[in-house]
Amino acid sequence: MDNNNYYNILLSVPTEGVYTYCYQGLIEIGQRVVVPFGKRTLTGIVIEKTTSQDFECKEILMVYDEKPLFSYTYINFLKQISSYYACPLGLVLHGLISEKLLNTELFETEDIPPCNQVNITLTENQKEIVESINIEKYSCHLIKGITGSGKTEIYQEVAKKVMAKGKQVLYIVPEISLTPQLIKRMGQRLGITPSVFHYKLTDKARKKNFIDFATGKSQFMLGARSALFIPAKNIGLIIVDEEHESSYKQDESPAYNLRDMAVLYGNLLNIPVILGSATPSIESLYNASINKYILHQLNDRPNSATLPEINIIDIKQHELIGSLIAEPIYNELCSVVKNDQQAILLLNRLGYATYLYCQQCGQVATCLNCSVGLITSKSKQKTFCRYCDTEYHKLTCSACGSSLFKEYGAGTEKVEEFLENMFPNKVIRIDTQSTSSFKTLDKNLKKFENKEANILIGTQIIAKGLHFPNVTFVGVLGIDNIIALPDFRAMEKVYQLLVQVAGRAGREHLSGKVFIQTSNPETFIFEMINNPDLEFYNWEIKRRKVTAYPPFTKLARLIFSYINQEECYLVAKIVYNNLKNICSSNVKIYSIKDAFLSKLQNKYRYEILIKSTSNSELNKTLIYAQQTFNKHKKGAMRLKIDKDPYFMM
DNA sequence: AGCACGCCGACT
DNA sequence: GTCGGCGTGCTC
Repeated sequence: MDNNNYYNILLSVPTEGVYTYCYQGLIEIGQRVVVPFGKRTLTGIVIEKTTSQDFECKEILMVYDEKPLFSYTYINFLKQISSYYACPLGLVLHGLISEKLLNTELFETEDIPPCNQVNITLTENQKEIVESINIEKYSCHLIKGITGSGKTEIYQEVAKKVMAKGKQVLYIVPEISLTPQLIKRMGQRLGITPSVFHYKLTDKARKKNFIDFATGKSQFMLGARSALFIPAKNIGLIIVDEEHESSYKQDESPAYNLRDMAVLYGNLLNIPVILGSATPSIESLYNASINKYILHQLNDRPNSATLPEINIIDIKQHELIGSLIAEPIYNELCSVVKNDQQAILLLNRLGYATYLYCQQCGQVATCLNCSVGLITSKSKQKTFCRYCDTEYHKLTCSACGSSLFKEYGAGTEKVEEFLENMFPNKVIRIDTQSTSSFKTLDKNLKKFENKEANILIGTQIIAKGLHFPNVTFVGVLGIDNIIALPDFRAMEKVYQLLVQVAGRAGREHLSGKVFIQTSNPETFIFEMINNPDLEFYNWEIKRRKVTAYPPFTKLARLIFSYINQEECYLVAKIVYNNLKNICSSNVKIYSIKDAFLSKLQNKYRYEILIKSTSNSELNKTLIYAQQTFNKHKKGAMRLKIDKDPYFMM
């Protein structure tokens, strides 16, 4: 007679992830256990009790915790992520909590030091919003307000109310804005030291903060998107700042959108969720319009500074100083430096030269591993691929064998060099090249904040949730690149970028100016910029409806990749034909095309776009695609399913 | 993800 | 001859 109990254990491995083990004693759902897995010993989560199997089960080695660490709600949350993103449950857990973090022992941690509290007073508008948020049950609030309009104070006030009830608060921001200054400010307003969570923490600190939030020792967690998946003890509020941010979309499976997962989790836990942004996403504004979210508007800046006017500069009408910067922008920079004020220049191009071509035959130099042009870095003395980072020391033309190349195009580094010549020691550059570590980013930000430089040049990284209180002028150089993107969200992205950037100018009693240089000044989007608020939304939502794009339809993308181009296409074709045969009438399968980067790190890539008005029909299609793929795939061939893709390229 | 197995190239 | 390269397959 078999007196074993059988349990399904979820492991943090990139497979289906659920395996059956046996144990003599009883274990509760949500408890962690240690099990043998092949030659390894792993920590897993008990997710179901089951019965004896028709194969020999291995035995659970030990029960890790006295009490369940993961709640039923949490396990349900994982299952819903798995089914929504058509991603195996093991791969879901693997993408959210690594084995290393999952096996964290819940040891006694040091006490969290208190923090001196700074009191804040709310405006009437803010008070009304705070009071309208019922902290006892689920509702999703979208707070729309420009930078400096007082969203943060609302978050803090609601957070205090929730913490006063003994519950925990999770505040999520984009990785880049998680600066020491933000952590400090937040602590002072709340009177407690926040726990933090982001990928740059050391393993030790990450484990400590995980334990503190999981055991309830920490009441307030300030984290990047991964913080949502810490199994908090008693969470009562989730805040997602900058909800429109593209960096909330995870690239690898599960390719989740943090904002959507926060709303889902809040719903499952029956607790309030607050989303905030100066430029909410079209999806969120739409959700507010159909009463899924509750919209709150903060219209004023509390201090007297006015919003800057945005000026469109037609580069055909002006001299380009240094072949880079339109004269009106250059003149503004001169006056900023002369008056010792501060300016930001935005250019979404990395490096020095942004493309190279052969002097003999005109062929553009491309990466041998990726279908993309090479760029150069002058400071690092290299020519390289921005996708695979391969360096090219002796570059020869693939067409004619010549080794003479001409450099074209301007990245942030070239603009920096030019400005540094014009205004010595007045310029700082911030981009992913200059900012390999958190420390250098912080150092450069501090330098600018301390007014050690007048001009900050950077990529979009500087437009994302960073705080520059003294800036009076913003110049945008590379907007034409974004407008030209083959992406149904291009206009939304341009609009958000411009409004965000305008919000960087003219804060704290100084009024500011924003100049945008473009060769397409008649583009419709520019007419929207100076009449903010709902006009753009109304225009864009109409367009989405007519063209049947989200939020009126659901999209998913299949990306096939493999080292052999023909075999990759062949399998994609098989999947495509199968989908065509089985899909229901409200699922549209677009034909196979080269992915935006048709070759990446020596792997050829094909994609199939799928569109549907029905989420469940779309998901059925995705599951079927995965099954068909598994049946026909060769070797290391990969299929990535990207539900609700953010970058359409 | 790991870890083993297995099938080819180049080394004492 | 065998050491080790990584392509392939499996883990209850």
